[in-house]
Amino acid sequence: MIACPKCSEVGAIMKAGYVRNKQRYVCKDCNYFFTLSDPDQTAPGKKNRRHQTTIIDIAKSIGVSNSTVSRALHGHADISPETRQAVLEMAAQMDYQPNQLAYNLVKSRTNTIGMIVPEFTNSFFPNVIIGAHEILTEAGYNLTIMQSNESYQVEVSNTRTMLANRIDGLLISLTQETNNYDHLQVFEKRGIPLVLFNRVCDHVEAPKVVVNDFDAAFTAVEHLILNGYERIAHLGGPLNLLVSRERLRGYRAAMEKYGKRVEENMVIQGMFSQQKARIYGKYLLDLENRPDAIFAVNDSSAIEIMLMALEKGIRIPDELGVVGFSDNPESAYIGPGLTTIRQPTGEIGKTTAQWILQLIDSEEEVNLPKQKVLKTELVVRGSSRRSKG
Amino acid sequence: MIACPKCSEVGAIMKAGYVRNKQRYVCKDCNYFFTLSDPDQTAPGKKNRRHQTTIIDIAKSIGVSNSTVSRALHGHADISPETRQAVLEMAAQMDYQPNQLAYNLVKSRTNTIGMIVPEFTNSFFPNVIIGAHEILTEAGYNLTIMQSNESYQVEVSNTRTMLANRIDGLLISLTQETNNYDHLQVFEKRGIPLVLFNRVCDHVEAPKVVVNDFDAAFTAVEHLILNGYERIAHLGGPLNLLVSRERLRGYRAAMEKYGKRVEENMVIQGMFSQQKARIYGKYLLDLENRPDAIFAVNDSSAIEIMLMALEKGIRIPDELGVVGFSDNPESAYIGPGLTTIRQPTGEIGKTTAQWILQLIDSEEEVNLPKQKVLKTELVVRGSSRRSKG
DNA sequence: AAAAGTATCGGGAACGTTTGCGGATACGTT
DNA sequence: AACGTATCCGCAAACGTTCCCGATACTTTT
Repeated sequence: MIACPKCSEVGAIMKAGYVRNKQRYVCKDCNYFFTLSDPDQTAPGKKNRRHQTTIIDIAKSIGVSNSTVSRALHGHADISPETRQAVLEMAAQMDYQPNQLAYNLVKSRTNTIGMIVPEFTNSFFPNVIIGAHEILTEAGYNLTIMQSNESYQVEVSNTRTMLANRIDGLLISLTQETNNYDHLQVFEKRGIPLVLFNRVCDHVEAPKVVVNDFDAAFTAVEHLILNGYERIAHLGGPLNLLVSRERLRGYRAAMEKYGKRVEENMVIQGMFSQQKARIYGKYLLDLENRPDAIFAVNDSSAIEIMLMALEKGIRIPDELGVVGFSDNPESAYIGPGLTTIRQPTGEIGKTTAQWILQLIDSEEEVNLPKQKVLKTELVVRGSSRRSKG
Repeated sequence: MIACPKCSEVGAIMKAGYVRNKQRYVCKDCNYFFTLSDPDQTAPGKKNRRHQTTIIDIAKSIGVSNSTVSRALHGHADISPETRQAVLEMAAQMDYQPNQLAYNLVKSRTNTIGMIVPEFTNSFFPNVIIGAHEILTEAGYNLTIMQSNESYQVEVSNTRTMLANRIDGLLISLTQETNNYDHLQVFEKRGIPLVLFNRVCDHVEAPKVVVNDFDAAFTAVEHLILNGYERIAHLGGPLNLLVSRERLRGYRAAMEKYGKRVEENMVIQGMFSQQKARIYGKYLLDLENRPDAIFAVNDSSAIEIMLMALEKGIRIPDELGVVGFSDNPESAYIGPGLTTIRQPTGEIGKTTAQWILQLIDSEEEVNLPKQKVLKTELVVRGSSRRSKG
């Protein structure tokens, strides 16, 4: 027979439906509803899960309160040297590791900066990461890196995750697909600092770290012109990205300055991908009146074109001049070396990181969103150095 | 006059010192000590800090309990369609973002995998990251990446941070300095899954993902021998790393098989750094009886040596054969292409990630620590293809 | 109509910290 | 005695979730 847990009555117990597939009873005497707990649940396994020592464990061990332990561990005042010593010793002995999750929850901060980059394959972003990483670790921050893989969808999903994980700030370089910026506006609304770098956009009120793309492109094209190239093609990036537009502007400005006609069928704006580079490269080289030089938006595209030209027996730099952008490691080694624009990758990372730290420290101060422009450098190698004439 | 907050007595109140610069009183009647709370503290500024909408806010807005909201948001049963709908709508309207920190705390899991790599500069680790990233995101996990910068101290610090942040599993490739493994044992003790890759070690009971370094080295050296090289030097990595030892073994085995004498002054074990490579390279090339081929532990060292040789006017591959390891991007493009060992970097990442997911799912099952060995491939290029004779 | 079953919801503990505020004691000074 | 000061420590409320137990109202069966 079943006894009522409340009035201990035995006779007046009746079934009263099910709850979560367990029989439910009611005692008609005291009108108390109840279910029977599984006896196999009361097995000796007290705490099945591996227990991590907590502040409370330490407190119990040496007979103080957990506030005291917390304060002792953090070197607060109001704790006697003896108590502090005892706490520290016990913590070491019990192999205490603080639970950052609990800390984060109560402090509403994570000491973590998020970083979203579109890709890892080129050397550019890894180098930016190294720079940012150095500054952030120095300041006691962690860096969580995600890659959007050049996909807008993934980028949005990444920002959501970052948001849910309550990062203290976000560093982001946009994908080539990104046209909508709602997912970034959220950070403004939430008051979470945000810094864009390299692949930036307008329409979002946040600091931006970029390089002087216009000048760089201008210099590159000017360099080609001064080396006697006339009909210079441009293989650019997607136009929704500011970098692409700036580089295009630089290209046009240089052409105009030196009175070169821009042949619009030799200006192509494409996606950043090896496959696309190959397609556009083939198109350019197969033109019946093909260009005598190409300024490409990045080194991998430039190299792709160089290889195709060499295959076709087109001599570089004599018959075709090539300039890339970014100075990838392989660019120095390919024969003839690829002339390119070196970007201060480490500096970009450092600057971005420093800026977000400032924003975090400046406690809601209304920092006018500004833009930092870092300087690039033209690295002249064989691919564009034509013996004059 | 001041009244006792406890007995409301007015006459028996006396001053009783200060606490935190505030006047303290005692009621002689009930012996109750107290201070007066500042009236200016009750200012209208309710919540100064920016408030993120929580589950509780939603609950209040539509008049249900937070348990209901939680269940509705997670698509649990026991919630009527109408309520669920109302909750979802209100959540969207209030722009609710779940607080992952609170979730993590209560669930004791973070859905985050940590990854510690020694460096970013070579293309190897970025590619491994790409592979691991793909698997992990697919499985709904985040990836937090840290770099130890080839420093043991930083590596230890990184593991501590990972531990404090309660990652669900760790993927790690050791630094070249790492000789002590206590910081990894902690993960075993805590029951946190751990997988080592590439730079692995013995002395730690965890799965390891490596490549067939011995075979690869053997094949590389054999290839040199078959191309007519006789006196082959080896520029290896630090011997505390298993990779270095395996590659050295492979080198020796190949030399022995073909009856070539290993000249011990031409076997150098150094650190992974460009500077060291330059020093050792100079040493090797300046030997009065210099080697006619070099098998290097990685491509950057190999390339460094190639450049030095070219400067000295040593012809490659005729006077000096060179084989590297890893197939960096630049290796395909340098002078005569660099013969090297291609590692399945993406596969390494994927395998490592898959394994840690298995460990997490397998709930404390005693998986015997095993080792997975992935296959490499010899990529023959110009630096070792000598016209026989 | 009583008994049994179903569907839907709420209360509240737990997760491990931090921290504001008050309590207790000890000792010195009027 | 009465009061002042300093030092050290504890209580308990957050932080935002999840989830175990129920509780309530209604429908269906006996």
